[in-house]
Amino acid sequence: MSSETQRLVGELLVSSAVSVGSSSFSSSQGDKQLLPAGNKEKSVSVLEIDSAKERLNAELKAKQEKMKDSADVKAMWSFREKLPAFKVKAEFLKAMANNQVLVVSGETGCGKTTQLPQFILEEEISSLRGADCSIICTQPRRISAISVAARISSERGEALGETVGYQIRLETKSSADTRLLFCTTGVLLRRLAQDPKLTGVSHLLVDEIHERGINEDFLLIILRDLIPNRPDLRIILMSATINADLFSKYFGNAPTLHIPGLTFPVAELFLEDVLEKTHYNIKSEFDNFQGSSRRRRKQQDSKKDPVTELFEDVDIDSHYRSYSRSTRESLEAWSGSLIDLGLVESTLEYICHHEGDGAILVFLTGWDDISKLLDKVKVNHLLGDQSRILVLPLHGSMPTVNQREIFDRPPPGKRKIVLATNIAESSITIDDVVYVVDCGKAKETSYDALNKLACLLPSWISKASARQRRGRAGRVQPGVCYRLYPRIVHDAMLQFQLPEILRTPLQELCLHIKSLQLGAIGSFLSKALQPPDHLAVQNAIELLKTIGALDDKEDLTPLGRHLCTLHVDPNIGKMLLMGSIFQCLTPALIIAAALAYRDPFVLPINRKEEADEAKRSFAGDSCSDHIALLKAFEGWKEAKRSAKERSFCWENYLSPVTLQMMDDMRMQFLNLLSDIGFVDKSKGPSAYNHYSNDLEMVSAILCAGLYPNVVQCKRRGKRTAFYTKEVGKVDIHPASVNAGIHLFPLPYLIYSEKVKTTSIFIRDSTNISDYALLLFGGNLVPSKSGEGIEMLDGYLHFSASKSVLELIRKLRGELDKLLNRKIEEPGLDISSEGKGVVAAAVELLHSQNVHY
DNA sequence: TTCTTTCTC
Repeated sequence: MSSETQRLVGELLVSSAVSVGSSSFSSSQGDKQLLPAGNKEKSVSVLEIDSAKERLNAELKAKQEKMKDSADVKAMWSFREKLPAFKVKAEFLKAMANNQVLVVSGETGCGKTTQLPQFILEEEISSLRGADCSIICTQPRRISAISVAARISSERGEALGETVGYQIRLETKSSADTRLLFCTTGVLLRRLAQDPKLTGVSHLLVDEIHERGINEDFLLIILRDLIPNRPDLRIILMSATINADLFSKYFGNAPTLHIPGLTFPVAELFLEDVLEKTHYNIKSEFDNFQGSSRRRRKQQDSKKDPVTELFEDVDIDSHYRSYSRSTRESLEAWSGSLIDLGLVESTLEYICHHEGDGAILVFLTGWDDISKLLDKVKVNHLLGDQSRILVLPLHGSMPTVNQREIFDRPPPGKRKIVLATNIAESSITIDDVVYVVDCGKAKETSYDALNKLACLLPSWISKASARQRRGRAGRVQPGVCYRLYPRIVHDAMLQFQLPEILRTPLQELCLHIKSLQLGAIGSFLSKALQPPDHLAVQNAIELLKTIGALDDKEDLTPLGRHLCTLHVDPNIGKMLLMGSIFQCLTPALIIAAALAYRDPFVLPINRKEEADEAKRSFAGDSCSDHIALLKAFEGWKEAKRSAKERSFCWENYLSPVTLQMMDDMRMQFLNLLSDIGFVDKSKGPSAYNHYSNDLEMVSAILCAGLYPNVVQCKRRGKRTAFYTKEVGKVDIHPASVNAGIHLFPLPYLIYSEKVKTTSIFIRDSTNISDYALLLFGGNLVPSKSGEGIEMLDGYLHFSASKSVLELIRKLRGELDKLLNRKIEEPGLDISSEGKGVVAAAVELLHSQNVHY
């Protein structure tokens, strides 16, 4: 750090330290939030406010002092005192008083999340600043916001929602008394739209920033720009130790405070050690080389990763000289490209027979590994008496994900073995784990900006993740971590995972930047910790232009402004608007909720076919995953009315938790549409659902929302092949109701998600006609080659007689005119003037098409 | 022939 910077930072911090705590300097806006708005007008009332505030300050302090004497709080206190965070309390408060930005690093178990916000709260209240104190602490996940708030409330001997509360989407527990609020980062980002300067907030803590989630990275850019305008705001960034420096540098070398961790030691074994213990014999993937003394054959795969490649160059015999011959042979045969489930099983067998009691947590990559290992364990009986083990799968989409069994301690003499994805890395914590088996890989999204393609491929985890996985074994007693990859491979792993902002499509983020008026998208994003690729940003901007949210100058259009208030993916937002305008409101709300949240269909391990069949039966002959979602939801609502919710979900492989969230989100969307004038709730649902049972019209609304995600279905004899503009040939995902359909009644599919895994898959789709595209898709462009109409930069071509084309163009023109008027002036009632045009469109949609 | 994980006034 240059001394000049240091001096400037120091000056900034000193000057800002003055304003905190001195009530005459605290912003008048801060008072607004805590006192009735009427009080601020007259100058006389300033005195009243001051005295009222003084009373409140004293009251809060008295209450806090009183609570400290209660037996419960005292018991909590003795626990709190033992946390490492407690030892740095004075140092922390001092650093915070002297610096506007502070980075706190600490390992799991140090108590930073529960103690630091609490220290601030206690300090502010006991210094008679409780009235003006408003602390916000962001969490990346909903569950942690709730559980941390609950924990602190009980440490203070209060009910949740009094001084300490939380706010997550559609769920708030707070009151006028709340001085410390835990919220998800997403909630804070939305709040910034109303309140760009975080008025009235005295302290902001941003937790888990080392995870490098897109929301946290986004928030950090905003905060760095906000600091000069809010000198009285204190910002505390909380990170794991491993990359705290990065954040300190980003904030002009902000001081860093380190808190040591408090977890039990976890011994670490790498593949070479595991092989010595288990004597497992790794067989080469290339059978013809088995037993041969020849050097391992290098993988032919062009996509081989640098980590695996590195190990191929290691001279096994010399590097592992001290290891047994069988271990060296196994290492010789080892290839990092596939997970060896035999090795996993053998490791589990070793733990069961040679290690003490305690649950085992196995990190695998996904559904397939988990399912196969589960089968293997059941068939092979290597782990001893089946009655003495309890093997549980843990995957975000498996129906077991919410089962208590995973958290409960098993009965004595029974060993719990959890086979998990990286959901168990930070989202789900199983306390009694003593042994971790780490395969070293995880499925990870990446974004291929050249092909505008999201990818989901297994790859080596980072050292940071490896450390996090290991830590899962040391929560209740010392543990052991079995790494199923060599130490050399571990040493070659990346320090951290690539930040999410570099791995995801950016349209939602770009819209959010425009919505918060943070300047030009490109220049704003260039200020990020790690700015995303220019092409990725351009793709997002292009998409926003294509759907009509941004104009040529990258300014928000009227449509774009509406999409900002809906805070969903812009395509889904457009679906909502179109559904409300074209009388398909209820289906649009439900389908949008499912797409914005998650698929309510679960993925059971043993009843996959039954689950697929249930989904197919909801779809009927619609050729639409979206209709299946809609019907499943409607069925659930119906079952709920007759109190048969549980059996309905069970029989149809649906997640009640997800359906409930969809129901809540549906209501939120309705309220937002009402806020921006697209729906008048007093008119009742029937005023917006005239075409809700019309499959063609609902499909057309899906098309309007999901465009330009179009697939062309091309007949190839008795089968159909599928193509998209960006990547050419694609496949229908096998879980889609459209998988296995050889001939579709209509020539196009519209989809919301395209992902490259083992192939490029369309995950969800709806079969639509060319009329749907012509009336509700992209702009119509006359073909250069004379007759016909083009769309998607000429990728789609529509031909028909001149008179038909003219009719379509005219109708489309009328529809667009209607739509634009409505979007410019949402309160406008277009039902009578639009009746004729819409009826004509519906008629055309019903006539199907003749060209396919 | 397949299903990492988060999140929104």
